[in-house]
Amino acid sequence: MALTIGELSRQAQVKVPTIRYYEQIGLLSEPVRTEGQQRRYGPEDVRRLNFIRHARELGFEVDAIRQLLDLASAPDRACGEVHDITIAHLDEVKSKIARLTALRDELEAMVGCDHRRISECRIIEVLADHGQCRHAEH
Amino acid sequence: MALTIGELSRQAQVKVPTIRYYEQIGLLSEPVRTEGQQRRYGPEDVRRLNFIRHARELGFEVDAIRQLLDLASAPDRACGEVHDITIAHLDEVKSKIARLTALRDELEAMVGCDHRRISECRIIEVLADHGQCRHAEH
DNA sequence: TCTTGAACCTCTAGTCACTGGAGGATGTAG
DNA sequence: CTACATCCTCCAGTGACTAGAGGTTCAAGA
Ligand SMILES: [Zn+2]
Ligand SMILES: [Zn+2]
Ligand SMILES: [Zn+2]
Ligand SMILES: [Zn+2]
Repeated sequence: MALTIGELSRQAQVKVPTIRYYEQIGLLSEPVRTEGQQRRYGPEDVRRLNFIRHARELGFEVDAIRQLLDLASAPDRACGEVHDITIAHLDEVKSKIARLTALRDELEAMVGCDHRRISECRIIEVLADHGQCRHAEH
Repeated sequence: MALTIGELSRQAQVKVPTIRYYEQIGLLSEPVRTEGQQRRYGPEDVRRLNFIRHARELGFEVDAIRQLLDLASAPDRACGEVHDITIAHLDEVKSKIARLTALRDELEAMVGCDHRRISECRIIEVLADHGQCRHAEH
């Protein structure tokens, strides 16, 4: 019933070196080993790694995931802290979107240059002088 | 008239170790030195470093900046390559925005949980099971 | 039982763009 | 001439992996 690291890798869609890395940073606990020191995993490890992978896909940092995993193992507690972590992450995502949107507008204004020589190129001009930017800050 | 690295740092708004790092990776050329091996800079270095800082603020990677600087020093060439680099970067920015927007929607749906115990928390549930996500891919 | 070979092991280093610190030398103002 | 801010080099750390070298283990087929 025990899975090798390769089987765990396929089931949880996480690369083998990444699994070993997660163990090293304490996100996964040390699994049992065969006599020849090979790792063997059980169904609980599959669940935990799936959780980690999904949280990473949703952009949570490893540190936040560590906290979420700790909280998830205390089913009777209130979920306030889980929400705090998620809302903090959501705020981060929102401000990244805001910054990138401003950036996109700036870049779109720049590519409005109508293809002359570099000495007249609007892109080079703007890069050399932030005063020509729409937004005061980036 | 020559500037110390600290004065250059203040004028171009780039930290001292970062200037030395840019020199190390060949983004800035090696400046003249005093007898005691301290760096001294001129106005051209200020302009170049300002260009670099601004391009970094606009999200260009160091490699792209290297190419832009090379191109900027050939004023009579057509600016097509400058546009290619900028448009590639703009496309990157756009797809980052798209990914983050999808992420934001997903997270906002998750925080819709009305604060119960962790065993019933929607956030934990979704993290444990991607099948509960709005979008098939992240 | 033996052999093959895929998959496993550890350890190290590389990615990107910096940032910080230790420990010592230099330059300038009073 | 002395104080001391600033400079120098070198090394290590950040986040989250990823890749490679060089060697070992395991399971299946002959
Ligand atoms: Zn142009
Ligand atoms: Zn600008
Ligand atoms: Zn909840
Ligand atoms: Zn999902």
